[in-house]
Amino acid sequence: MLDPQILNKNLEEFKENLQKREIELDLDVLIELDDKRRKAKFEAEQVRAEQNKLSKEIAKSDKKTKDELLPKATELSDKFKKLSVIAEKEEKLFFEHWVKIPNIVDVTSPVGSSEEDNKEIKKIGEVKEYKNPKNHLEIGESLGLINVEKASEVSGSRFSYIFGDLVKIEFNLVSYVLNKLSEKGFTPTVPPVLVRENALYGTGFFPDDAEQVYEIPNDDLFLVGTSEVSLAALHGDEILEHKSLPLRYAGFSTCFRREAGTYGKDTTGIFRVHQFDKVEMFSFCDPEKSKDEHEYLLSIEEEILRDLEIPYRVVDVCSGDLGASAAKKYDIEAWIPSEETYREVTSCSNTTDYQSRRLNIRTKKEKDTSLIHTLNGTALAVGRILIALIENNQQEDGSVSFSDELSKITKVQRLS
RNA sequence: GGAGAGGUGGCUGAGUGGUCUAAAGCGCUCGCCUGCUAAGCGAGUGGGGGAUGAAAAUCCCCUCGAGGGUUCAAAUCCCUCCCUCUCCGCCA
Repeated sequence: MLDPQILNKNLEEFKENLQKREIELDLDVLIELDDKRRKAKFEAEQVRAEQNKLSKEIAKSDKKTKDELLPKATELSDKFKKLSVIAEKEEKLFFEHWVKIPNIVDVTSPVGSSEEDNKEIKKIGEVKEYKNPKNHLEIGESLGLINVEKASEVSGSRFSYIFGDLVKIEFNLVSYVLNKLSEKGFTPTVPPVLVRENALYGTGFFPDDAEQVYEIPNDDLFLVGTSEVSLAALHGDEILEHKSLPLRYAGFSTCFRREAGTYGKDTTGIFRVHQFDKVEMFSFCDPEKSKDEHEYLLSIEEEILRDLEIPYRVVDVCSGDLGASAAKKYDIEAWIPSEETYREVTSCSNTTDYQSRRLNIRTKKEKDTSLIHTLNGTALAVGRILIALIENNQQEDGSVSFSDELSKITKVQRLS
C-alpha cells in the first residue's frame, strides 16, 4: 500500500506512476474520497475532544452539578457515535480503493505495457547445440523419474510424481543453496505454508491475486504460493533495530498456486504445476540501501545458476509487467533447449515500503521511525531448475550426464 | 477434542468504573559527581493518525491482545474472536 499522503504532497509523482502502469482511474473521485474521509474523521475527533473534557469535569463535580452536566454529556456522546460511524464508513470506502493502487515504479525500471517490453540486461553461458532435443518430460518419463499421468488421476492436472535420483538431486540442490545462503548471512527457515488472510493482504497478494491462492475455508487459512508471504509476515508489527538490518532469510517451502487463467499454457511436464518446492531469499532492509540489496540478491541468483552451469539471461521487468507490490523486478530466464528459448526460473523484487506499510514493519534510526524496505528473490525454484538441468545436460542416447563440477552439487553424475 | 489459568509500555509488574495524563522496578539516553565499563544523584524515555503552518512548532484524537457492547466516562463490567501457559486425551 502507498502512503495516502502522496495525494496531498506529491500528486504529480502519483499521476506519473499511473501512466507508467497504464492504469486508468478517476483521480478526482479518489482525491474526493480522501478529503471526505479526513474531514469526517476530524469532525468526529472534535466532538470527542469536547466530550472528553466534559467527562473530566463530571468526574470532579459534586452530585448536583453532575446532574446538570449529564444531559449535555449524553448529547455529545450520541453525536460522537453518529459521526464516528460516518467517519468509519468514509475510511473504509477510501481504503477499499487505495489498497488496489500498485507501488510506485522505480525510475530505472523500463516503461512498457507487457512482457514484450522487458529489457534484456545480459546473457550468460554458452547454449549448446542439440540434434533432436527432447523435453524434460520425455526424458523424465523414459527414465522413470517423472510421472504426470498418474498424478493427474490422483490429484488432477498440473501435479506430478518425482522419483528416484531426481528426488536425490532436489534435496542436494536445496542443501547446496541453503549452505551457500547461510554462509552469506541468510537464516535458513522453514516457514508455515498455511497462513491467515492478513499475511496475504500484507504482502500484496490480496486483494489483487486472490484467485491464485488456495483456500481452506473450514479453518480460514490459505496455502501460500511462495514463502515470501510467511517470511514477510515474520516481523509484522515490529520495530527492528537499525543495526540489525538487513535481516536476511532463506525460506524453504512447498508452494501452492491455482494457476487460474493459464489453461492451455505450459501444459507439458512440471514447468507450471500447482505444487512445487522453492528456496526463497527475503530481506528486511534499510530503506536507503534497498537498491544495493536488490542488486545483491540478483547477484546471488546468478551465482547459483552459474554454479549449476545453466545458460541464462537477466531481464529488467517493465512497468506494465510488474506485480502490484514491486517497484523494480529482475527475472532470470534459463535456456530451455526443447523450446529453444529462455524461460523464467527466478524473480527478484524490490517492494520498497509497499509491504512494510501494510505489515507495519519499521526501524528506528536516531529519533525517527521509518518503514523498512522488503525484498524477495528466488534462490532455487526446484521444479524449473530440474527442467533446466535435465534438458541442458541431455545426451543423444536419452540419458542425462552432468559435468564433474556439477555432480559435486547434484551428487548424481548420470541419469539413465 | 476436554478442563483450567492468563494476555498491561523495550522487559518485569501494580492497577476491579472518574487527576490512569498507567505506579514501581529494570533497561536505555543525557547531565552531574567520582581519577578510571562500578555505585550514587538528577532529568528524559512507546507507537499511529489528524488540524493549523512555508517550516519550526502548537493543539487534538486513537492505542493496556483484536473487534464489538454497556456508560456522560472502561485497562477495569459484558459478548465474540485470537494468542500463550498448565493438566488430560489423541498424534507424525
